[in-house]
Amino acid sequence: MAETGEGTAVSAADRAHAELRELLLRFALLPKQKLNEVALAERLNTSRTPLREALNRLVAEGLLEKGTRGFSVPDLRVDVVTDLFEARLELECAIVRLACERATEAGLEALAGFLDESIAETPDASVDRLIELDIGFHDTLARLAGNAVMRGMLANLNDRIHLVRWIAMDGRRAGTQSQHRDILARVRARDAVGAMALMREHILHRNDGIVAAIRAAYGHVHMLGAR
Amino acid sequence: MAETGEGTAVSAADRAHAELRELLLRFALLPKQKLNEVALAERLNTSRTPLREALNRLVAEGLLEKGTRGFSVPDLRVDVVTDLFEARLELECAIVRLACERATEAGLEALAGFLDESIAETPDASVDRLIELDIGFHDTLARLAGNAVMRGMLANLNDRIHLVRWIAMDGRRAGTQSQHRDILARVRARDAVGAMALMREHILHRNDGIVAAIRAAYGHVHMLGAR
DNA sequence: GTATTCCGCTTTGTATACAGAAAGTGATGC
DNA sequence: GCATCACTTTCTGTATACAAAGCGGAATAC
Repeated sequence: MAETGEGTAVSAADRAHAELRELLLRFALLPKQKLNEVALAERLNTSRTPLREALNRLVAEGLLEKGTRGFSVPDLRVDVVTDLFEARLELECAIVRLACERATEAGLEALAGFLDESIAETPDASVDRLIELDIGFHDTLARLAGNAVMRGMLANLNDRIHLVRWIAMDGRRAGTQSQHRDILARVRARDAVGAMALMREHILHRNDGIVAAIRAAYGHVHMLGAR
Repeated sequence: MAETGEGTAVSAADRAHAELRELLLRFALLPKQKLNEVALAERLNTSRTPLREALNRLVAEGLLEKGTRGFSVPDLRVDVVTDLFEARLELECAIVRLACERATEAGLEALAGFLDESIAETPDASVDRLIELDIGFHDTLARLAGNAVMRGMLANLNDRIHLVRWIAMDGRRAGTQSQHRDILARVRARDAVGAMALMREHILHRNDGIVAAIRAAYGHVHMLGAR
């Protein structure tokens, strides 16, 4: 068991899990790629046992798949991605509605501050940073909605759509933060119906051209693969 | 790798996962119980390695928790259970709305048949069977809604609330199937608003007295523990 | 009698070994 | 040149070994 600086022990399996997740979110592991445990264990500087424990967790989280033998990165299938985005839409609408009911004024004030910073940062931000800011806004809304389970479900969906979202965000820098601002205004007004409509528009706007985004994602990962 | 009769290999880890899940759903593993891997491996007739792989999956699925050392069954905490039921409510409402849009006539016809059988069976059914029928109805709706991701999310929530649901169902045999009938009628009429309102009523009806159900669940598991 | 310490045993996280399955490679036949 | 086969190597699922951490009981001190 490795020790962190704060005296909290982090197991090798936990570390492998976190590092694998990073590899997935950075597209260092590509769709349909079959994972080689020996190489991966070496890469992550651990033995196969904690690595396999981490791989099993990621399978349960939907980030990896398990065949009869071995683990692999899921293919980018249109039907699955479509389902993921739709699930996200439904969950986000529920979350924003609950946030209208439950968010504290202090919480909304802090979110407005975050939004100001996001807007200031957007013109020069990398795509990774844009996504971070996007997720930050939505995750804060989820926290303000006061349902930890739903917040966790949203986080999982975010991981699973990360690549497609990255591509879509790259192609479309404009508008996200102003849409966030509009949504926040509705939440502050405790206008659930309005907030949900804007959230739906915001996410459907993103959903447009999922097939195109997936095709672009394939182009992107093939480019990565050629690296 | 064990062979099933149909030539599909089932790994020891897969088997352990399924058996552990069964133990959890049957309350053979109790809230807050610390798991002993050696005893459990012996009980499941496997070695610790595939057992730990299964345990890790169950942690990722929210059915178990992992401390700095070892695995345990989550405590029945009111806030978590409340969140789980609320998440289920939101998800089920989204599902029933999508089912209104997407369900085929044949699919709805089959569900009506299932409902007839469920109603016929209810007076003499065990609680386990009642829950199976309840879950069967909702899962079929989820299938008819045509979003596999959301169906999977619902299945996971169902696992996580199983014990509390069991208690609540035991205390309240009446009304479920007639409520299912009403919901199905709204879906057949493609009345999303009506269907969602009934679904909300159906689940909130269940949610009433979650604290009481959790207390009763504790009584139940203490009785089990004394076995 | 109670609190503390020590020691032996057990448990857990991880590394390594092993066996079977799968993949790769080279030789042979057509 | 291509297909097939046999052999070798590699990979994967699992069992086992090992070291560290934790627990429980006995001994000791007050």
